[in-house]
Amino acid sequence: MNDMPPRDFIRQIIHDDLQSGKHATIVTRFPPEPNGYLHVGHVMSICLNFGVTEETSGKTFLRFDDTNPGKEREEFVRAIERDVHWLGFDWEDRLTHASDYFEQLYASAERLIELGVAYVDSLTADEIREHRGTLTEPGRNSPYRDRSVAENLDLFRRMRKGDFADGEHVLRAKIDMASPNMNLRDPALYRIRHINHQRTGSDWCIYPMYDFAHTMSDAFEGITHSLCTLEFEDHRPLYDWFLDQLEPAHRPRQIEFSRLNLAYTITSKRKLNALIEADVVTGWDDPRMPTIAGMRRRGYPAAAMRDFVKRCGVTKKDKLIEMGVLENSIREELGEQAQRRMAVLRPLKVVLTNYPENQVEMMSALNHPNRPELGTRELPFSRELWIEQDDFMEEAPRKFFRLKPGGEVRLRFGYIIRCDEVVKDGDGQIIELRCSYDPDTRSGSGTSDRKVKGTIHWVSAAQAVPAEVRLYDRLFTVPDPSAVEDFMTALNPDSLQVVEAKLEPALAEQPAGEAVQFERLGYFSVDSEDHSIEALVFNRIVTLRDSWAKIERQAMPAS
RNA sequence: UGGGGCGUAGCCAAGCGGUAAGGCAACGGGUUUUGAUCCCGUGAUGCGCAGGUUCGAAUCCUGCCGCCCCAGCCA
Repeated sequence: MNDMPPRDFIRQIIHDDLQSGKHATIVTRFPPEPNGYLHVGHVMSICLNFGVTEETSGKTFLRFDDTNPGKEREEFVRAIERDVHWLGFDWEDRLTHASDYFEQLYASAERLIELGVAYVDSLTADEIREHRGTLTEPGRNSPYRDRSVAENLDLFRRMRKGDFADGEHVLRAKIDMASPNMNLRDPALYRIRHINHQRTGSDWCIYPMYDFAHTMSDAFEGITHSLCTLEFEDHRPLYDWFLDQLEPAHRPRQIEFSRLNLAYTITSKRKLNALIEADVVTGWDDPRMPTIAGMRRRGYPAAAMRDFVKRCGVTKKDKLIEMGVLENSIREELGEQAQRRMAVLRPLKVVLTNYPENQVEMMSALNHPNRPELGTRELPFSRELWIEQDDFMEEAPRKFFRLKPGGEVRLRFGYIIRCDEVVKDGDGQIIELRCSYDPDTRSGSGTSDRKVKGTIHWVSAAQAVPAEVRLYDRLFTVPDPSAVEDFMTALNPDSLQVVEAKLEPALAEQPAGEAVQFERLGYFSVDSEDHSIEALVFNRIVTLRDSWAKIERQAMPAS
């Protein structure tokens, strides 16, 4: 199989179970409820469940936990399927729904009644809550707890037939109202809901609760290891109780791990939805959203997401991962894969006074500095160019080795130029730089070995292609927005900046879904929704590491 | 003040009685026509705290402290 030592405690358990012969093949499942979009936290679960079977030639089910009609929608199941596929995993023919098992689940429930360990309770929801007790006080038995098997069976069958209204009765497990574990104080198994289900229509008016449906679905599918997050840890005794009572052919084992929390983000579906409702973002796939759909639209590579969760590890400790880890995974992947192009985000006009008017030279530019096999492209060079406003400083510090009055800088893949004159408008704003170029310094010509400290990017003005470029930043200003009273107050007002950029011509044909590096700026990709040949729209995936920004920050500790 | 978990560097994380891996970040230095990439180097006499067992403890025992989860007919 594989000789690599297990990476985490779950793989350790699986390895041991394979070694001991307890299981010949591993079977896991990823069981989302289709009531929202998948987010970073789910990426961890998906990679774990599918990863573990990929490594051991096992099988993984994609099972929709659709036991609560009304909250679940078809839109979400399609989005979830797309997200799991995009991440690079395949469930083949193992796409299931908890609703596929409604009939078997019902039969199991009757069995529980026959065994005398389940009963129909006729208390109201409020009364049940009152009877449950508190964390420190035991609960009290329901007056309906000792109904006979026959009466329970009759009532339950009539519940199914639709003889009762919502909330009139509920099927409960008969365990222990005094258990210190609240989950064992006669948990509800079935509730009446006269509502159509997205898949079973009006076939049912009673629906199973999570604990029951999930445990038995695992058993029906022959799941060997049921991996879930920490908050279900004290549901495990209940999970095992169902298995003990019903003794299914397969006995799955539930193992819990801690969820992955990303700093400066929230993953609560309720809060994510609130952001959409408040128009803070444009939807579930807004590039600032921590949803898989949002990250995909932003341009994050699936390979980077997988690498990211791998670096985070699988443990039982609560974690809040720094953004830097995610960004590192993205940069590492894109640094290797993305071709390089030039684009100017905040243009400043440069006129080369000694360059012939109307002349256009084609400069050869490497598509990837470390991968010559990716070839070159031609860049038009002319008398009027755009450079980045940030690459010029009228009063520059010693360490600033870009363009300054009287200073020289290399234009990447072009010539070395010198700034001779700064042109300003009536308000003192710099509107143009008049420079001269050194004809002996053409890139690659070898006619000059002159060196200058700085190299900046540029785009020839006449051939420049205009584009809208969306610059994203973190959505929140605090590391753990979920800990803030009103998370809306922690929003970053500058999470999106839109600029009108000037691109080199080749960028007009940038294929969708393929990230590109704008040299010296970062990684970008075409927006899957708003981009068109007529109106180019790019999203910034992530900036490049910027040690100059760090130097500036240290120089002026304020702001 | 019931029950269940978790505490190793700023953030993650190995470690499974034999003397603290690795990654990210940070900080120094080198290469560089991207202040990118790449390459070198730097961090715990210390593993939540206090005792104990042992020749030897992050690993075993006891006690304490801190943080997270649980009182849906949600998942």
